[in-house]
Amino acid sequence: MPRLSDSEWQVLTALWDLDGASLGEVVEALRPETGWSRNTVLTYLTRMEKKGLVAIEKEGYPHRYRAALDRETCRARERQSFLDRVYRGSAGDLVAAFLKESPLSADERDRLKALLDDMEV
Amino acid sequence: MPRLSDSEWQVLTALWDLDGASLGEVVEALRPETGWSRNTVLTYLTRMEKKGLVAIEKEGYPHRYRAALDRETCRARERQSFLDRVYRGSAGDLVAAFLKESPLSADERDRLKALLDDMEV
DNA sequence: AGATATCTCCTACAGGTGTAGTATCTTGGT
DNA sequence: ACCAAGATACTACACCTGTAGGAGATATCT
Repeated sequence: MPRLSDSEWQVLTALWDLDGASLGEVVEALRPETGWSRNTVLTYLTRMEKKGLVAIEKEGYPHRYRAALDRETCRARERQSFLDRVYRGSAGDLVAAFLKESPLSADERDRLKALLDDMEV
Repeated sequence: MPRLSDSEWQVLTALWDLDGASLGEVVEALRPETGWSRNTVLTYLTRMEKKGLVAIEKEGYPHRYRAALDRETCRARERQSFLDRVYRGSAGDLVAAFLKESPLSADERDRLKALLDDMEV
């Protein structure tokens, strides 16, 4: 499967936060970020269903829309693609770059250090 | 500017490794990965020039092709977009996810720990 | 039962992307 | 001076993406 576009991520993110929503609810959830018209949202949903990204429950009215893949699965795909494409597979370089430019709280730093220590073994 | 496509990354990566190459050299560099025809490569190069991604030096024959942006600039763009899109800006979560799934050498782990320690202050 | 608000379906259309083919130009070698 | 090999320019075309509009179906309220 090809990478997800920005728009597809926005749709999926809304669906993950909602789970099992009507069109109107999805439109509402997306409005602040995107301002998309109802029909635009519907177009995305139906196109994404064809791609296996969205599941539409067609019993009942209105239909219910949900993401067909969970967030972690999509994130994992995207991580892999990003790592290969941008860092040619070098996770160390990738992580170093994010660390250098991202201000982390002390808690987060401790969590990451703990992770690194666990890899020791 | 919109995100770079996979193909555009492949072209840029070849150009970064070559710097100032003829069409034939670019085609050769890309052949193992992509198998693209000469004309396909030329199409990418000229389209990418229009977008400001490739610089074509047209004095002399054959022309010389090079990336218009350096690798770190492109990586930074892509990191930002990835972080916002996939992790809604949470660098801590992002880094943790990469660490959990990537086997790192002891050297790399030390380097990252040193980075984290430097942030302490 | 009829109006109203939603919802769904079908259609559209411009611009981007993947992937070339053809025709022409330039140059290096004979 | 001419030809072959590589380079460049122009054109093509199908599919994807962003962004809807219009028409008809369905439920809700009175």
